[in-house]
Amino acid sequence: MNTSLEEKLRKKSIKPTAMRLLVLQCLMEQNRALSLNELEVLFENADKSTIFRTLKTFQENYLVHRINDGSGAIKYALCDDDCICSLEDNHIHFLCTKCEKTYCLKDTPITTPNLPNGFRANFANYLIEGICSACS
Amino acid sequence: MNTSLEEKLRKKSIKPTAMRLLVLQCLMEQNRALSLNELEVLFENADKSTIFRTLKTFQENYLVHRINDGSGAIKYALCDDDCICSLEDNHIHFLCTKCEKTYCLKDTPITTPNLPNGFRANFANYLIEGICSACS
DNA sequence: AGAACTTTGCAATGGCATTGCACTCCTTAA
DNA sequence: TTAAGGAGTGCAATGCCATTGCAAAGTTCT
Repeated sequence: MNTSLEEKLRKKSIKPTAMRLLVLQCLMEQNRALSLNELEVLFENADKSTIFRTLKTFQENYLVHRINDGSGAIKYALCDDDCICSLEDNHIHFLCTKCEKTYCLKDTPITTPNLPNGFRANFANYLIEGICSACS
Repeated sequence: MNTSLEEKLRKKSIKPTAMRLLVLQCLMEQNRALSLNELEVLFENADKSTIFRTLKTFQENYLVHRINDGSGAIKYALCDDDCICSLEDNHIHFLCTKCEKTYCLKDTPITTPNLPNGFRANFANYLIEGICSACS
């Protein structure tokens, strides 16, 4: 049906199934990071493990990245088109402590600091907690 | 016995008990962030919940801060003396993906970026994963 | 249509944080 | 000195979330 969604999956070598298209569409519409539980609620008739495996597939193919925002549940957000989830692709995430929503701040790049001698960085997760624009 | 440890607790209004002194001593010696499980192993004869509550007490009195390093287990590290765990006290944490140890990089301050309009920061957690100096 | 593979649903399982309850220990007031 | 009350501890659950084994359903290919 929605050719652009299918195309997005195919570009990442993911076979488009009904479930996958729905999850992808949902992630695009929400434009923020969603937890497995949030998706489970949105798709009441789908099983948790199916959604979990869908997200796992997405992640393995660099379609989404996992975000640990300390809320207890891992959240998932869409990657940029050419993302390979390397250090350069890492960006700041913002967790609103009021509405519990997590946003990717892709326009706010992470400045990687100088590390002490002998320390090498492979991955960065910069989380900021506070109040989002909708809640303030 | 160890007056300086007791003093450290009293300064933070924590009544020094045997368990608390042991946990504090351990955190000072290790000089890194420890998980509940790691402490449990070190103090085999102490109960998990006791250590948990010890750490909770420490945290409530700004003696330790909790670190979510994405390893699945929360880790605990000593605060600086005058820490009140505010945004200014936040610092970078480094998780070595080889030895799984987490370090506070207190000498590497977090530069808080400009946030989009309407976003206000209260807390920052900047985690870097990579290889530590001991493992590289 | 049938074989092989993929995806999905259901029902565990496991790890970790957290808590209720009872027991012990310590302090305090009579 | 002793009784009472509070704080600290240990044990045994509980709950939440991620993850997985297995079988059923769907898909693809011949």
